[in-house]
Parts: sequence; structure tokens; C-alpha cells
Amino acid sequence: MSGERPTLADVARRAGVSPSTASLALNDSGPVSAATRVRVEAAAQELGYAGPDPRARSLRRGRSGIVGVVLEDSLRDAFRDPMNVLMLDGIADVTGPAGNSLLLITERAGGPSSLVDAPIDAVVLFGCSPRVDDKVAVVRRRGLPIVSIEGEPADGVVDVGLDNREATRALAQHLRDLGHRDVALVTLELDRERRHRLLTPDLIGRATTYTAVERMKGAFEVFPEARGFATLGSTIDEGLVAGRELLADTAHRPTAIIGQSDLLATGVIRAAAELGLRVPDDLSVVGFDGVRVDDPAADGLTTMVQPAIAKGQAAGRAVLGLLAGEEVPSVSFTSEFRRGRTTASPAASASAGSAARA
Amino acid sequence: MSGERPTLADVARRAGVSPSTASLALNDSGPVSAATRVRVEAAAQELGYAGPDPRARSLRRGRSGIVGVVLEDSLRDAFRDPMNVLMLDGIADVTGPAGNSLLLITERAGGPSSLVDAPIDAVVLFGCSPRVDDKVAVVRRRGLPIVSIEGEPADGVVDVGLDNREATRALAQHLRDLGHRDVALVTLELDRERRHRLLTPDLIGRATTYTAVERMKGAFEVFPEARGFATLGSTIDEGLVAGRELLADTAHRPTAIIGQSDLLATGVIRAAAELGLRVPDDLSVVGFDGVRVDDPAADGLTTMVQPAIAKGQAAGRAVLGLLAGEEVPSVSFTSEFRRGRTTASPAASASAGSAARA
DNA sequence: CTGAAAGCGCTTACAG
DNA sequence: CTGAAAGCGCTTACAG
Repeated sequence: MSGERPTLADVARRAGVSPSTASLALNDSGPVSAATRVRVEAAAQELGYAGPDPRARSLRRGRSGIVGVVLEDSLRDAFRDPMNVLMLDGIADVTGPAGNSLLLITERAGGPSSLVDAPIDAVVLFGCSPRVDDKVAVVRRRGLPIVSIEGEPADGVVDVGLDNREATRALAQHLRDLGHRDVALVTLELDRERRHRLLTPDLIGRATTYTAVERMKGAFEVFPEARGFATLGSTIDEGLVAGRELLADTAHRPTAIIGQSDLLATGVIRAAAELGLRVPDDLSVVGFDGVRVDDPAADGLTTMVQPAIAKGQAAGRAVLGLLAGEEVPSVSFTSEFRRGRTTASPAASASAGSAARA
Repeated sequence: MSGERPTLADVARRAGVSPSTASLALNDSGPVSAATRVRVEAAAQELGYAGPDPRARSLRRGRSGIVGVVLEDSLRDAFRDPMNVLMLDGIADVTGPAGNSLLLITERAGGPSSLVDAPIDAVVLFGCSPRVDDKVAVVRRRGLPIVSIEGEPADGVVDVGLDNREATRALAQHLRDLGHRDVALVTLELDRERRHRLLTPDLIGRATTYTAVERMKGAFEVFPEARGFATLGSTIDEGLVAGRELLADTAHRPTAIIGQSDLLATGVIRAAAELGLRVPDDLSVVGFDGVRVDDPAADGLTTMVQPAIAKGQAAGRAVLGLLAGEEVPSVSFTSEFRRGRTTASPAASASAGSAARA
């Protein structure tokens, strides 16, 4: 350790030129004689100059080259959902080559808020609710461009959306067309209370998670009376819990279940298997996302395929556009229906059950 | 948009004080009269001052409050392994409250390297091979503290290690004690070539992934002749592929398989099930990590439990210590054996097979 | 308690 | 082609 890191001034002194010239030589950003350039480069080499201090450069340039990615949950929870990872990867696909790295920002209660502090040039909101959220206010005050992914429409926020409502409506309609009448929902987390429980009108009314709410609305358009279970998020385990709960009452068992993600749907299928129910003969199950799930139970799942990576890339492009001062429109992606082998017409016995109840 | 973001100077001017005084008032970092403080705060409020520009502050202070996390793979690949997510979360546990956020750095070939450019105060290397790696050289040149997680010992790098070799040796010994003699390995990725294939001496010789190599060595200490299959990384799918490959030849089937991760072991168990083999009756399987796998095949897996979150937290503490100028020692964590229901003595038939071969 | 000054390390017009 | 100067926005000794 030579103690202090050499600066551009050190290099210039050693090369016997002014700092300005050294800067031009090293950055190739102005006319410099070959001889001078060689001398400066040699000096930099000898001193072990590691390039300009990014802090100084970013102050001078007004850019840090860092994009903040704001996640609601702990990293652990956020990355458990493969969609989030894919979207993050999509963002990096675009921002990385443009010289921007991603800063992870999770807002834990208490502690310093990096949303206020961090040297970021822009922000991408992940699974947040921009409208409700005071995070947006903070960022807006700083004058940073904001991009949200599947965010509730909010002023000054460019959104990368998904047809959550319409897509879920299509799934529900698919079930209805097959003859299902008694359908239950398994939702993503509806609020930040970290409790999973049966859906109640009260709970629905207070739900804050935009994506989950939109998907729920789509289902209700077709099955206004649907029961449901709100989970803690997109995992197979949560789907299993939900499935057990919804399928427990044999006298009042739905003939189909709409999972708000493929992982949840996979868990439901496991629950069905536990109870000796065959899918799709005794129970139809649909998911959402179209992600590859490492589980045989997920094979041939009927679902809506969403373009997660493309969404991330779009968010990345939106960030770059805003940073370039362009007018950037919100965009909305469309999911694609994928018919699998987990949906069929309800069994006669189920219909009989309904009839008996009537 | 009011055009320009207000600066401290603007606030000072409006409050009728000097910038120095405004700074002291806003940061509570010096003696300021109550009246002045009120005036400055009011001015800040009126102007919508969003706090000090982090770029300027970090230049002045010589700290950006950002810790770089260097991942070998794409984010998608890195976060597929739950261990990495847990460790990352552990780092954030410690660095977050201290006011540091995490910057994701993945070195894709070509493109600007944020390892050179980014305003980071320190670096944590994830699943890299510090000794071999030129990344370390870059960071060292910048004079930044470096912490590696399960890195090969390297000068000036504080490591957070795990007893990979010894732990795997213990697993292997467990199998040997049960009577197994014909054991196969399923390894994590051994190099960056993105091909999965059977282990060969050549491949083993060129392996660069420290963790995988250490675990392999531990197994070889007990079973020097073990065959094996090198995967693309810790996923159930890769374990499935490996299992199929290793179990395909009925004449030469191992009686036990050592997976280098629980996900790989889970895949192996699935492969066994496909072939009609019962675990542990026909095949013993062990894993590594002790992670919760969302899969019934993983229930009761015999494995070594490693403290992933604690490792991340230790890495976070090491970073903070180095930033504080302390002498920070490398540390090594110990895994804990967990006997499950996936290991047993080899069946008589298998022994017979060996006998027949002899 | 308050202000003038220096400086963090760099880049970029602007003269020469 | 080269250098002196200004300035990015802030913080921190140092006088007063």
C-alpha cells in the first residue's frame, strides 16, 4: 500500500504537463500531441493511476451511472419470485451496456434511506404502488426520473405495464367456457401485513398491491362470487397452503382454481394431489407468468405467459430515454394464453354436487 | 418541473446566511442559533431542497456509501441459487443499517466495466476465484477493500469461508460407514464453459470454481475412484440431468450419489424416481446447503447445513471493518451434518452386483 | 454563533 | 497543441 491513491494531478505533475492536458490525453477527448500522450500514459502507468475518481467525475458530469432499483421486500423475498429476477436481468441487459449499474434499494423501516442518500440518476420501482407511496414523493423531490413496473398510474411516472386484468379475465373465461361455475382465487400478497388468509370484502377493499388487485378484478369480471385466499407471495409453499385451505371443505369445493402465479398454481396442484384429487379431472388449475418451474406438478400448466425479460428491457430503455431527456411514453405488454393439460370441463360429480346444493 | 434542482447555496441565499451556516443548520453538525436554524429550514422547505447532492457529498467525504457485489454470472443465473440470495440478504442486513447500499456488478464481456467506473467504497466477491481473477487486480489498483465469499486465498483479500472440503468429506464418510463403495458425484459448475458433462481427469485438472473443487476434493478423500458429472450450476433440472446420466447404466450403477447442493440432490432423487429406484433403499443421496427446497423429493434430505445468512452478515461486517480501517481477519464457517431419510446401507442386490463384477 | 476560504478530483470551455 | 481558470455542490477546519 503506497498510502494514497494517485490523482490526475499527480500524473500530470509527473508527466510535466497541466492537469487539463493530462485529462485530455487520458480520456482521448481533445487534441494532444503524440509525444505528450505517451508521456502522460507512462506517468499514469508508473504511478498506478487507476483512472478518474468516480465520485469526482460524477459530480462534474452530473451523472453517477447508477440506477436505483426499489424493491418492497427484503432481497430474499423479492428474488424468490423468478419474475422479479428476470425483470431485473432485463433491465441490466439494457442499462449495463450503456454504462449504468443497478443499486438495490430496499426500504427497511428505520435506518438511513438510500432513496434519499444514494447517488443515483434514476429509479425503477418494482412491485410498488407509486400512487400510494411516499417513496415516489422523495424521488420526485430529488428530480430523478422514475419508471415503474406494473405500477398504478401516477403523475410523472413512466410505467411498464402488463395486461393483468384482461389476461386474468381471459383465463377465467376459459374456465367458464369449459363449464366451471364454482371457481376460487389464490392471490399474490394483497398488502404489506404479512398474513395469509381467506379473502374478505374488507381485505379486498384495503388491498394495495396493484398487480394482485388487477388480476383479482379480471377474475371477478367473470366470477363475481369467487372465493379466494390471499397468500404471502409467489411461492409453491404458499400455493400449497392456499390449496389445502380452499379444497378442505369437501361439501363446498371449487371445481377450478385461479392461481395468480405459476408457483402458486403449482402449490395448489400439490395440495390437490395430497387430497387425492386429479388435475384436471377433479380440479382445473390455471397459473400466471409462464415461467419454467422446476417441478413435475407444474408440467403442462395452463397459464398466461408474460414477457418478463422484455418488460425489464423496456424499463431499462425507458430509463435511458428519460436520462437522455426524451419524452418517454408508458408501455403495456400483453400476455399470451397457453393452454396446458391442467384445465378441463368439471366432472359430472362436481356438477351433481352443485345441483344437489341448489 | 421548476427546471433546476435547488442547491445548498440557493437555500443559504434565501435564508440570508452563508452556505457554511446553512450546511451546519441542515446537518445539525455545529452550533447554530435557533432562529437561524428555523430560517434555514424554512428556506429549504420553500425551495423544495431535497437534501445534499450525494455526488458532491461523496466527493467531499471520500465515501459513496455503496458496496459493490461482484457476481460471475448473469443476475438470472446468480439468483437461481438460493444460497446467493441468502448471502446477499445477509450482507444487506449489516451494510444497510450502516448506510451502505449494494451495487450489482456482473462482468459481461465487452461493455464498460463498472468495477473500474462505479463509485464504490468496497467490493464483495461472490463465487469468484480471486487468485486467478483479473477482477481483483482492477479493484486492488483502485485501492478498495475486498472481501470474498468462499474465495481461494489471495493476498489482501479478506475471505468468508466455509468448510467445504471437510464437510463433504464427512458426508462421504457417512456413506462409506453405511457400506457404500461405489459412489458418484454431481458437482456445481467447474468452469465457465457452460457445458455439463461427465467428470474427466482433464476437466478436474482445469476446474476453476473454488467451492466446487473443494467439495470435490473432500469426496475424493474418501472415494478416490468416484465417477461424477459436472453440471451448469445449482438447479433441480441440472441434478435431474446428472442423475439420469449417472444412473442410466444399470450394469454400473452407483449405490450412492453426492450432490454438491440440495437442489442438485433433489434432481438426482427425481431421476431415481423416474427409473423406479427407491431412495434410500436402492440409492442413497446426499446434498449440501440445508436450504428449504419447495419440493417433496427434497423432504428429509441428508445434507450439510451451511449458515448462508450468517456468512453474508460476516461479509457485511468485514466490509464495515475494512472501511473503518480495522484489521479484519478472514473467517471460516462450519457446516452441520443433518441426517435425513435419504441415506441407508446399500441394498443386498447392489452388493451382489459389486460381487458379481469382481 | 457566523462567514470566508479552501478543497474533495475531475472536466470543460476559453485563451493563447 | 497546451495551460490557467472556473466550477460541479458540498463540508470542514479556521477566524472572527
